[in-house]
Amino acid sequence: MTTAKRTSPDRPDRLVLIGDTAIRLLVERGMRGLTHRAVDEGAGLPPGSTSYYARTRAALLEVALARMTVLEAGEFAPALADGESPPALPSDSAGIADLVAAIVDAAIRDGRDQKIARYELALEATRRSELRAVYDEAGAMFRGAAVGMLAALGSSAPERHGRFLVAWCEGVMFDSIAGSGWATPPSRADIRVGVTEILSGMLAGSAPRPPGRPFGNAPTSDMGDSPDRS
Amino acid sequence: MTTAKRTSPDRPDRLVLIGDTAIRLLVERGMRGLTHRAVDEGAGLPPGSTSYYARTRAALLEVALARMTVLEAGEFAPALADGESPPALPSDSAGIADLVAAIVDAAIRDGRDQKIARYELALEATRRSELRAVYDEAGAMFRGAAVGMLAALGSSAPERHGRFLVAWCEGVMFDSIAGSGWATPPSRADIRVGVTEILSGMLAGSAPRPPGRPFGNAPTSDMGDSPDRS
DNA sequence: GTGATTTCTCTACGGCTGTAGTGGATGAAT
DNA sequence: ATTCATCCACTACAGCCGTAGAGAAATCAC
Repeated sequence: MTTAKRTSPDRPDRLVLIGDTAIRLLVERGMRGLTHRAVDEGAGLPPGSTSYYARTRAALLEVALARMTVLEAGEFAPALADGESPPALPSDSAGIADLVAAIVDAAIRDGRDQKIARYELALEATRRSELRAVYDEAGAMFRGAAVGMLAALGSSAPERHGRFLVAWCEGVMFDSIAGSGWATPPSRADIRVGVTEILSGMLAGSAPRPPGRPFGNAPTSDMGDSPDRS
Repeated sequence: MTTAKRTSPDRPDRLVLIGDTAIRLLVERGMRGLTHRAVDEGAGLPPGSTSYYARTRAALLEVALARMTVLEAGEFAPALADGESPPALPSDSAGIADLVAAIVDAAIRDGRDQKIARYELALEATRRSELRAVYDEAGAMFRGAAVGMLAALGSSAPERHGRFLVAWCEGVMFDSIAGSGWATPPSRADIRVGVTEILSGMLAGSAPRPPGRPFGNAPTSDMGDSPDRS
């Protein structure tokens, strides 16, 4: 409006602004509402800007997904350690339950918009292989952390257990955000109990706590046997 | 094309055809690909037909969702009983694990398209309250069955347990269909083990098998304490 | 200063979208 | 047989879409 200051002295990387606005539009209006012109308007940029920075629609989606990957990585860290070094994953059941409950609870309560945008892009990645690659990369990080924690707990099948624990979290989040459970999201305490129950079911029958073994991957190759779908 | 036969002697309810085509388009091209004209073309209907049966876009989405609810109800029954009366839910852990594994495995293997369309509509229901109502109704049925089974197993908190079991299933399905686990979906055997582990974790500490108690809801009111979000 | 080069703004265009209205064919009622 | 009501095929229209390109502005090299 008004004077349209040129040369933008404070320039927080136009692409970041475009990515943030694209994510917001994805949440508020869905895939049909994410258009070049809508991003221009929503971000207060001169008309045509988005069309310049992301010439095609596929490029625009990639900008949005890249931005979201950065955002998610940034909010994963603080939930993990309140001020310590990043790789401090807990290695006891109670600590893991606390961590997982904190992450899921935060996602349901404060991260609703982010999750909706993520689901929207996951669905789109079903049809666009360029997006699929970026999406899978982010997911692998998350799952890797879970597998590591399960292995530290002495799981007999950390790959499967880690994957299913993450799947449970995703299911709870989806149900509470976009599914039929949106009206009555579980409390953080409920989530914690749920995690504890899952872990106890997974670890029943294995050594409850292999004493002097802070970390490490079990050598058994569980899961990942079906290389591709028919 | 050709002669455009009028009066349609075989008329399998135009709305069914439109609904099926809408679902297919949702899967193949996403929300942006679902348009009145695309349905006409995809269903082989004369141009303008979809626009007549579903005057607005919202109406078109409702037709699609209604059709999908019917389809899901129809495929839920056969997985439940191969030829018996419908209300025969299993009431022992092994039977439940078999049933749940069968449903999830079928959804991942053969029901991929249906699930993608469902996710697409779930996201849209985030923004359209008319869809939300229909969507929630279908979800409540599913969850009710799970709660009933958990209660029959002697769960101390069937509401929470049923909900979390369904959430786990949804998570596994989403991950294997639209998430980062699409390339290596779990085998049916893996799923079965996962269900068994979850159930054992949930039932640990309660009477392992209350002998003569075929069914019934626990009187304790678990979950559902948070009436609405902020 | 002056010219070259990059960075961005603005506009144009063909195509597709949602939606409403018009008029013809169909079948029922009289 | 004629009239009427219903159902449906078709067309029109205004608006928005993705994308490309022309040209202004800013930056930089000298």
